[in-house]
Amino acid sequence: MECLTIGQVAKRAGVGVETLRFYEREGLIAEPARRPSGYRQYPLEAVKRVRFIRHAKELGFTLKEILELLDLRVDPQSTCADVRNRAEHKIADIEQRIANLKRMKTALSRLASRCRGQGPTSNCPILEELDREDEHDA
Amino acid sequence: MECLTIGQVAKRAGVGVETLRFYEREGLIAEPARRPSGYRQYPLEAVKRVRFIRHAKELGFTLKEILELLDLRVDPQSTCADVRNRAEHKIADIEQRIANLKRMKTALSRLASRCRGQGPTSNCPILEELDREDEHDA
DNA sequence: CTTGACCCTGTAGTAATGTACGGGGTTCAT
DNA sequence: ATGAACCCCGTACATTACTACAGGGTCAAG
Repeated sequence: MECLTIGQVAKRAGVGVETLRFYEREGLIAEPARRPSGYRQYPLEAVKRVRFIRHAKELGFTLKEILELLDLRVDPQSTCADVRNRAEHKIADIEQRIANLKRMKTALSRLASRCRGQGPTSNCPILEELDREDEHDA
Repeated sequence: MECLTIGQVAKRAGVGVETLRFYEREGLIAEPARRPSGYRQYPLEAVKRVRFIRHAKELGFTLKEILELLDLRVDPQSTCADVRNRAEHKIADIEQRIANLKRMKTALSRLASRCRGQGPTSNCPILEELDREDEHDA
């Protein structure tokens, strides 16, 4: 069977060599076999696993969550519904973050629209607003 | 003139004492005068400054950016337009982050909708998709 | 056989924002 | 004058996800 060096896996999976060693330490990928020299020998599937990790990261999962997803896959007790659950939680999480950013954006746009962009900073409505006392605060 | 201890400033500004010392180290707030005992003595304005920082943080500015805003305020060369510029950049930045999250959410929703939530993980379409080879990748 | 590209380990550093801890002094009210 | 509550400093830790050494073996081509 063909084996890959860490550099080959890294290249095919689109990550750095150091990242692979890091993932190994974190338990995201299994410790591979070694050659007598100590060089890591990866099976071809290793590339798939790293790509899985990359894809999941692109979807917003943290490495910790990805580890859980990977564990679900090998646990015979777990079901497809478990996976969908994770996905739905993550969607809710993302929605929260979007809502939060939208609030910021709205507040900031409101401030920016009040500033005509002229004169010194001393009477800039944006800075003034940031200075304002809080009325509705904990 | 009235002076405040670090704890009083912290309470009024709604942050922790450690946070104030951290902000001082980071140059966000000036080193205050000291009593003979070494206790920090803050003027009342210190509370305003910390609130400014808090508000700006809530709007999505990083501490580094907030430091720049605070510096703009004291620089007589800088104008209101400079401030508005920062605000607009930050708005664009937030929009980017929102767009990114939306992409994730869409992709994830698409995956979740294809999973009927039944059966073992072994043929879960979500996991399968994450395993897929990339066709349109660098 | 040499040379350059690659691999090894272990440790430390990065960015951002704090939070916690240990081992002390100080203040103020009683 | 004593005890609780507060303050000091310096350092280390937490989180996330790597990235960068230093100091050394190994592999493959010419």
